[in-house]
Amino acid sequence: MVDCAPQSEIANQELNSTFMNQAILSIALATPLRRTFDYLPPAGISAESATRLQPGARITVPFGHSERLGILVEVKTQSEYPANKLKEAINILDQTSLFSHEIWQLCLWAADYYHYPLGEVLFNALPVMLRDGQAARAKQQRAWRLTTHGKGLPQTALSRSPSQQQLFQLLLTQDFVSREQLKSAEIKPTTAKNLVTKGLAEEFETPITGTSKINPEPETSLALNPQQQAAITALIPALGKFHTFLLQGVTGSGKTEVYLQLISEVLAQKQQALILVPEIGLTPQTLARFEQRFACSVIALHSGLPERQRLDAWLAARDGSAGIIIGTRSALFTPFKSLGCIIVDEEHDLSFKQQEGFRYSARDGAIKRAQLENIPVLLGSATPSLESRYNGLSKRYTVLKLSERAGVANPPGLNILDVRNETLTQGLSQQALAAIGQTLQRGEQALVFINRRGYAPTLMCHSCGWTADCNRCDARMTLHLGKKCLHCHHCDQKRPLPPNCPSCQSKSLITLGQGTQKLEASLCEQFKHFPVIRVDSDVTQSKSAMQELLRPVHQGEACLLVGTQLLAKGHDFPRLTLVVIVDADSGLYSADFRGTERTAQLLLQVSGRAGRADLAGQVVLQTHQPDHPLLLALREKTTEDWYQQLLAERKLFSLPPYSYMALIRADSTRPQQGEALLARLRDRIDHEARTMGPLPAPMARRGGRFRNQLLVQSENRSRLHRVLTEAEQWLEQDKQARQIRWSIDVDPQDMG
DNA sequence: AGCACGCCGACT
DNA sequence: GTCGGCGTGCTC
Repeated sequence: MVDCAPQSEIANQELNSTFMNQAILSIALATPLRRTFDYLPPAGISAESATRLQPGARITVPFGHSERLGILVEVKTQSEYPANKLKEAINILDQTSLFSHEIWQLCLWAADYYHYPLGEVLFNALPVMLRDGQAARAKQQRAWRLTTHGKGLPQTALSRSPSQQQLFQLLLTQDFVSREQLKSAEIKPTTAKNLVTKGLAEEFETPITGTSKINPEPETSLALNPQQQAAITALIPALGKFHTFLLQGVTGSGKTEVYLQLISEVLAQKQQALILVPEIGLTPQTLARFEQRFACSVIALHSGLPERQRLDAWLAARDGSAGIIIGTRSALFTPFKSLGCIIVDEEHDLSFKQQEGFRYSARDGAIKRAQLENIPVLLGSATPSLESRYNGLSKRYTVLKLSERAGVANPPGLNILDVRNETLTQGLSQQALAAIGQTLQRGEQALVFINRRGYAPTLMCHSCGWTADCNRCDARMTLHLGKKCLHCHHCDQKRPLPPNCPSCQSKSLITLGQGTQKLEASLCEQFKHFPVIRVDSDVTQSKSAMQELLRPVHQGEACLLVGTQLLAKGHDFPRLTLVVIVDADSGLYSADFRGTERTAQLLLQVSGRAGRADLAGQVVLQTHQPDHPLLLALREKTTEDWYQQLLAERKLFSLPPYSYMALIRADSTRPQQGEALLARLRDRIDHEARTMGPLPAPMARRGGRFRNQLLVQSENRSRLHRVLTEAEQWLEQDKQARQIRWSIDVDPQDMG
């Protein structure tokens, strides 16, 4: 090395000179192309000042035939791309990065781990308004202030125009007058304009100051039971360093109180808290509970929020004025001035995994973010995922258990009804109907849970056996009586109800099975004197509809709820004492290896709705499989053992969490195209990792497209990762693949 | 993904 | 004779 010193000096000088003369901007764009694009600095920006541009700033660039918004990833001195083909960037939108160091790292990790284009990931992390090129600042309002000339005027000036003088006086007492203030002082805008014309005042834009309501009288903490106290004792010392905790607490055991007291400590240390909740778990009650407790700004982030408010929340978290952010999946990417802890409530919930496009898990992302921020993360659930249980067993996570139900002495009693050979009335047995009747007579509430919306899942011809099938999916169309149509729940296609059989013209069309609508109709009939409230996504479409609908339930009057899993989460119904599960069978056998785990979670969550406060609850579960191991475990209260058994099975078959999986999906309008592509891909990679397929997806045709998938599996995560990188590169360059829609799903949760 | 270019059917 | 169908190819 010593001998070469002179040469390397020359090389260094050359490098330096190029460094001084050239700056290449490496820019990520929201495109499926998995690479960044190189640009020259915009005209008028020297190479030297370009080197001071911050990665994470937005820059507009010419791309193809149009202008696009990109994010600066790196300032380089050299480009792989031919220098004469490089274009100049257009406009630099941000002087500073829109990403904190930690979120930038989180995005890099996610793009890598989920094999998704970096540009798409970065744009995904931003509020839509910033993706659209708007300024990262609070909403501006028009206002007026005095010019120096105006300030020099004596107080008594303008006496000839009373209105102008009124405004002038006002401007002398405060820095500026906003349009709103002008209105409330009943001064006409023309008056302000006249002052401007006279050169006394000027118009300008100023941010609307945050008016987020802060609770002046926060409630005090509740007393903790010994288990809650033990959880808090473990959590508080962990603040300020990375660690994952799993809070496993049965419904009603007071998980929320643990969250609240942890957050209280975080706020006391002048830090902020992030709470992630499932998509439909964020109820106004949950939010209210946080607002009542803390004297800081609590901001909710959910899908129904206007974009302006999302940006405001983003800004408030970033500048530290928001103490607590409660949000769904995408809130993971909210920047914080000083984040103290992350809580993931109902961590097992499927909605934390995005099922489209950028298929990330917000729960796993939260753990990664906590590691990057060097703070603790708390996963909470009554029914933790097997992955989290496994991490608890292997001591990667610290498990905190809450097994006592606060207030209520007894958990709900479970009555497993063997309905084989029973006469069912619209799917309900005599015993179930009797239990509902008794509950209502006592002035209490009952919930009938059925996992099918609509009137009936099948329309059939009694004469020839024709069924109403969707012509774009491998599925039956569901009959909706209200809208008088057939509706496919998989591709959203709607068709009018045929007056007679399209095949044999017979008039005897009959319905098979039942959905929420049919059940609602039949229950209305049988329990005439009580309100029957149906809750499914058909009636919840309008935003506030759910709250409006549930009002009688919260008021505590005797009523009957009929609904889908929409009702399983988040709600607290104090006078609900009976839960009837119409059909537990469909979930007991499933093509997906996670089927029984999911069913167990659902059954436990739904059952958890029964009996809170001072009323004992009861669960009636109808089944044709009374001896199924899961149902036996639920009855014998040995679900923990059953989970252990499930884990043992996963180990035996080398399934997650004992191995790592990815699903490569391909769908096309022609039947064999996707399959052929995946077969070629398999032949390239199957010597490096175990593959299965290509197989048709559980619903092979959906929305007129043929869906195929290739399962890639390995006990070694980095090997799986390497194989996926190879697959990704191959798919990107392959000519056939460009005509086919393909995607990579790392850690798939739903094999459909 | 967009977006343009490019070569074959039913219309003013 | 055109308007427009979506196949193919490219984007620093």
